[in-house]
Parts: sequence; C-alpha cells; structure tokens
Amino acid sequence: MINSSKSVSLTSKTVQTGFSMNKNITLQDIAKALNISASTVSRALTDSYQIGAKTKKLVLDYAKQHHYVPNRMARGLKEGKSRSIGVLVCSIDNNFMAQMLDGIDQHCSERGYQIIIMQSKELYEQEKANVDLLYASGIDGLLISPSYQTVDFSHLTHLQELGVPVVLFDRLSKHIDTHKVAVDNFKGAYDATMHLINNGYKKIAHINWDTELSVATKRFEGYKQALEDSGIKLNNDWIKFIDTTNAETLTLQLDTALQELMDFRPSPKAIFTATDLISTKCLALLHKRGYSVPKDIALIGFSNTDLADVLNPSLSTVHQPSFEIGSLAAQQLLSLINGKDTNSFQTILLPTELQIRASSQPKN
Amino acid sequence: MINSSKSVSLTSKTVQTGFSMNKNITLQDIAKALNISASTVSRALTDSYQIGAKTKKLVLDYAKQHHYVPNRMARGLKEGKSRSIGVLVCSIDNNFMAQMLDGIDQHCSERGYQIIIMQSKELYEQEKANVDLLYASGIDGLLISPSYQTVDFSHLTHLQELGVPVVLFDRLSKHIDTHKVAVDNFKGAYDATMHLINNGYKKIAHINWDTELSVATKRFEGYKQALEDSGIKLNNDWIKFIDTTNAETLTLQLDTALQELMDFRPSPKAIFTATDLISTKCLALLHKRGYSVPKDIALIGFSNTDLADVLNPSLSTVHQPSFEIGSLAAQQLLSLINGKDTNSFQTILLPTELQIRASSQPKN
DNA sequence: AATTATTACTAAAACAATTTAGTTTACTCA
DNA sequence: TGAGTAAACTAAATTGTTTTAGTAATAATT
Repeated sequence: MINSSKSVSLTSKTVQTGFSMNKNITLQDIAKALNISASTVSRALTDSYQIGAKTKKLVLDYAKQHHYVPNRMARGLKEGKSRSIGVLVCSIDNNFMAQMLDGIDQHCSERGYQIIIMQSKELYEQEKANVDLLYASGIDGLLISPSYQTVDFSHLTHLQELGVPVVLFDRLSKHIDTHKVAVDNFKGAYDATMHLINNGYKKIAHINWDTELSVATKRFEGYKQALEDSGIKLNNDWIKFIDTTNAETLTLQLDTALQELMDFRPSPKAIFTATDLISTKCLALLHKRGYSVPKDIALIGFSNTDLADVLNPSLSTVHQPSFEIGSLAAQQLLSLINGKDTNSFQTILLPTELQIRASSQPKN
Repeated sequence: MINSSKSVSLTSKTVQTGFSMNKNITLQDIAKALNISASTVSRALTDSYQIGAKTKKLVLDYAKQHHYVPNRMARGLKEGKSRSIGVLVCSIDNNFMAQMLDGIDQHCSERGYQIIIMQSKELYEQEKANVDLLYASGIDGLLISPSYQTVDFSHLTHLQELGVPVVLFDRLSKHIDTHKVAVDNFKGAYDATMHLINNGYKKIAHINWDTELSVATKRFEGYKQALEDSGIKLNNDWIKFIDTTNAETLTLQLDTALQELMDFRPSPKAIFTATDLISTKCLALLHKRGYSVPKDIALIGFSNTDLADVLNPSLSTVHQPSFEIGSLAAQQLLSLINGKDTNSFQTILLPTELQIRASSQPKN
C-alpha cells in the first residue's frame, strides 16, 4: 500500500565563514568608554534613584547604540536565579502535549522566563536523570508531567527541599504536596458515558490505559459512576486495560481487546475509550475489521486531535483545554517562584468539553 | 453539533511547605570540608593528572555523598559557553514540528546539550526579539526554522558574526550562508504529481501556501516540472495560493478556493496540496461540501499526520522524515559549535516518502 | 652534594554582573 | 561658619567555577 520513493540530493558550496568573534559588550566596556564606574552603569540600566538623569541617559544611549545585552550567566550567578524553568514531560511528540507546551511557553516567555524542555520517554530512570540535569542548570522551578512508571516521588520532594518549587500538570499524584493542574477526568469520563447512555446505549465497553496514574483511574471511576447512576450493572468482560507505551504493543493489544469485545456474548454496543491514542487507533482498527461506526458499535473517547472532524466517521471526543492546563500550571509555578502562596497548595481541575460528532450517534 | 458541558471543580488543601532552602554544595564547601584548595577540588573532579590518586578519591567520594553538582552559571560564565542551544520555530503546536523537535532533543540531550525552545508565531519582529533573548542567555548555537515573514536575515548573519553558529532546518533561505537541512521538496512534489498522472489524472489542481519560502516555491516547481515532463499544459486557473497564518483565514480562503476550482470549467479531477494543514483541511472541506474523494476529485498532499490512515477516505501523503531532519540539523550545529567544518557549508536535502492510500486512487 | 624533574598541591585572577558600604560634592539651615 | 543632609557617584566584595602561574616537597640524575 505504501510506495516509497527514495533519493538524496546533496549540494555543497565552499565558503569562508569569517566569524569575526565579536565579544559581547559588557558593563565594564560601557564604564570604561564613558569614564564612569561599572556599578554606576549597572544602576543606570536598572533605573536606580541613585543615578542622575544625565548620566542615566548617557549610559542608556550608549548601551542601546552598542546593543548591550546583560550576560545571563553572570547575572544568574550573582542572583542565584536563572529566570529559566524546567519542563519535564514524557514525550514532546504528541499533539496534546504540544498544545500544553504552547500554553506553558506563552505564559513564561511573556514574563521573561525561558523554558528548558526535557523528555522522560515514560522512563523513571530517565526522569530522575533529567531532574538532576535541570537542577544543575539552575532552574528556578519545575513543571512536570510524571512518567507512567513513576511511583516514588522522592526526586521531586528532594527538589522542593532544595528550594526549587515543583508544579504537577496533566498527570497528578497524591505522593507529592504541591500545586497541581489537570482536567476533571472523573467528570469528563462520567459525561462521555452518560452521553452514550442518553443516546440509548446500555451495553458500554471501556478501554483504558494499564497504569496507576490518576488520569486513567479517575476516568475509569467516572465510567463506573455513570453506569451506577443509571442503574446499569458493570460487566467486567467489557473492560480492557492495555499497555500504550509503544505504538506496536498498543496496536497489537488493542486489536486483541477489540476482537474479544466483539466476539463476547452479549457483545457491547458502544465503547468509551480513555486516551487519545486508544481512541483514534480504536476507530482505525474497527474500520479495518469492517465494523461500521456507530451502526455496529458506537465510540466516544478522550482525544485532542484537530482531525476529529475529518475522521471516518467523525469522532465524538472528550476534549481537554490543553493550552489552558499549560498556562495555568506555568502561572502556579511562577507564583511559587516569586514567593506567593507558599503555604497553601491547590489542585485545579479544569472542565473538559464534550464534543459530540457522528461516532456516538444513537442507532435509531 | 457540539454539545459543550462545562463545570469547574476546585479542591484545595492548606499545608505547610517547609522548604528547607538547602543551598547547593559548592567547590569551596568541599574544599573547606576536606581542608584543601578549591582548585584542587576542581581538578580532582575533572580527573586532572595534577592531582594524586588518594586526593582524587577523597574528593570524588565526598562530592558523590553530598550530591555535588557543578553550578552551570558559574561554569558558563567562566567558559563563555552554556552547553545550551537555542531552537527557534514558528510554532511548537504542530505535529510535524513536534517530531522535528523530538529529533533535535534526542541528538542534543545525548550529548549533554540542553535546548531552549522559542516560538516566533510566524512574526518577524518576534523572531528578532527571540534571537536577542537567546543570544543574551548565552546559547552556543542556534537552530532556526524562520518565520514566513522573514526576508531580511541580518539578525542571523549578525549572530554568526558574534561567533554563534546558526543552522537552518525545514525552511531554507539563500540569504544566509550556513548548514541547512530539509527535505527535497521539489522531488517530493514531483513524485506526488507524477503519481496522480500515472493514475490517469491529467487535470490536476495545485493549492499552495502564499509565501516566498522555498518550502512552498520548490513544491510548486516540482508540480510544474511533473506536468511539463508529461506533456500536460499548466492551467493557471487551477493553481491557488492561500494564507495559512491562522486557522480561520485558512479555512475561509481554502473553502473559497475549492469552490472556485470545482465550479471552473473544465474542472480539475485531482488536487495536489502543498502543506500539512492545507491537505487535511482540504479533505475536510471537500467532505463537507459533499464531494466524494477520490470519485469526484482525487487528493494527495504533503502531510505528516499519524491519522492519515484513519481519515475519510485515507489520505495519500508525501511524508517527510521529520525526526531525521531535526536530528541531522542538530548534528550539523554541534559540529559547527565544536569547531569542525567551519569553512564549508552544506545543504542536506533528505528524500520524502510517498505514502499512497485511498484518496489518490484511479477513478475506476 | 648540587642540580634538575616530577608530583601534588595552592593563591589569586578571571569571568560579568549586582550589591554593600562608603566617599565626595554641593546644598540647606541655624 | 559649621553641622547636617541629600544627591551622585565609586571601590571592592560577592557569586562558583576554571585556569594561570607558581610553590613546596620529594625523587632522580649528574
């Protein structure tokens, strides 16, 4: 089905680089040039009351003219702050994560903070190593969405003890006490399941991620609660937990799970899927197996893909305010860094949005 | 069609943080504790020949025991290097970009370099401001995919003059002389167009991005060349350039363009779309307008979405090796930073991969 | 025994900024 | 006139690391 056409074009030209190795202009350079002391220059640039108006103007003009830009290392060394924050996530290559990172970046860069992004690739050891690296690089704070392997949070509490505030986002844990930002996964799952029930479905399967992370467990609970509130008995044969670590495992396990579900009697008439990857992959596999959605089986799932509308059929989703999660988490962290609210930690759960499309329509 | 259910749950607990404000242990701390000089400690840690074996062991043990980690600011200040590189892109929230960033990150973090990602949001002024910020933060090098507004590259050549190497990726320009990494857009477009022709299509429209960037122009050229090589005359009424800066403008302009194409007589029987967003959005809009793909009109386009298989119909794409673009660009930059190849610049064009699915199948 | 090498260390400078603790100078007021 | 004070500046210390230049002490060579 896939026709691969390969070719390499390598063009190269040989040119003199001619780097002139212009060193940055420093405070002392300005001081020397204007025959004043470096401290005066420093104060002039920070608009200190101790400096006269003419001197200030002189310095400012010279600085602007010579494109002076303070050395971040020197300043960081002196102040013990770097004006940078670490962002540690499982993977950057993921639509939902990219949206959250966008929110983080926007909030931080507007406030003069730089972000250093690192990936744990869902590995606990990698996560620990990255925390060490980030600490060494002098971050003022850490935003983290822990790996799914992470059960021991001592690397993070230790960071807190070292004076580096930590904020959890997307994936929360009760094993660390700090600000936390995510969506209300329980309610999102409850709403999705309820929507299926309201559309006349009673035999509802559930496919979730095989992890202890609250993201997954809360969604499972929301599903169960919706069934219970509607007087529908839970059927454990309709509930599947699968390993989503890598794409192949996911596909294989999901395919098996779907087969088991469809072959089981009585078979479910709808599925609520708990993660982005499971939801879209599920649609693909059902399609491949020749099932018609929602005629043979209805589908709704957590997903933030922009392409939900274009899928076949268009996919009903529980949509998360990803950008807002990121920017709120960043806001919480910066307020910790700047010494506010340090004696009371919040857990903020944002509402999800039910986006109803074709895949969950009633059978009629 | 979209039923929005909103709710906010805010739970909060009040807890003592008890940050103990443990300062990092420094070289001097170790020196004082062991009654030796700081320089000895420094040398012991870097395994210098000038230090005796017992002293080395003493220092190393003490350092490990007390979790010594060198202060990156101090080291950076002294060495004039930060072991961090700047990555300046138009937007992080984009599947293709996230994949490239993944490649960059992997290559860099394996070699002890941190990446600082900033977004220009397609704004030239923002790009310039970010370059200044990155320079101020002491980056050792810059990876950049310029904004579509960027025609003046003096902010980048200036950076080179200051001794900071620059590498272009994905979006190239002839206005700066340096290493460049992207795909062979001409060949990718040529192959896609040729594929349509081989499938019996002769009336082939083209929708491209309204920019001077080589990404767009090369793809246009590839399209034209394929037509020419097949003896098909170019029809300018079938060629549309649209503004993709924001989602709404894109949708609006694309919708108009499609209407014009389909209403024109003779009407095209296939479309080759030049960017990810245009390709997927095009499919969505054709679907919405009730056209059947490929029956009414065939479609193939540049796109790196993982969901191409699940789309309705599955979308034939020109796929780019995004991860490889990123990691190769990073490799080129690090080699510049480490003083290799500074007098000969390369442009590396990776091959694209034609992924043929349902949307470009022959009519019968 | 005197000279040279080698080993194993140290003091102090350098990096670029901020900050502490003053020092001038000019001016006010009794 | 002389004390007091505000304004406008500066020298030097500080931050943590690396590096230069140099010092002892021991070992090897003549």
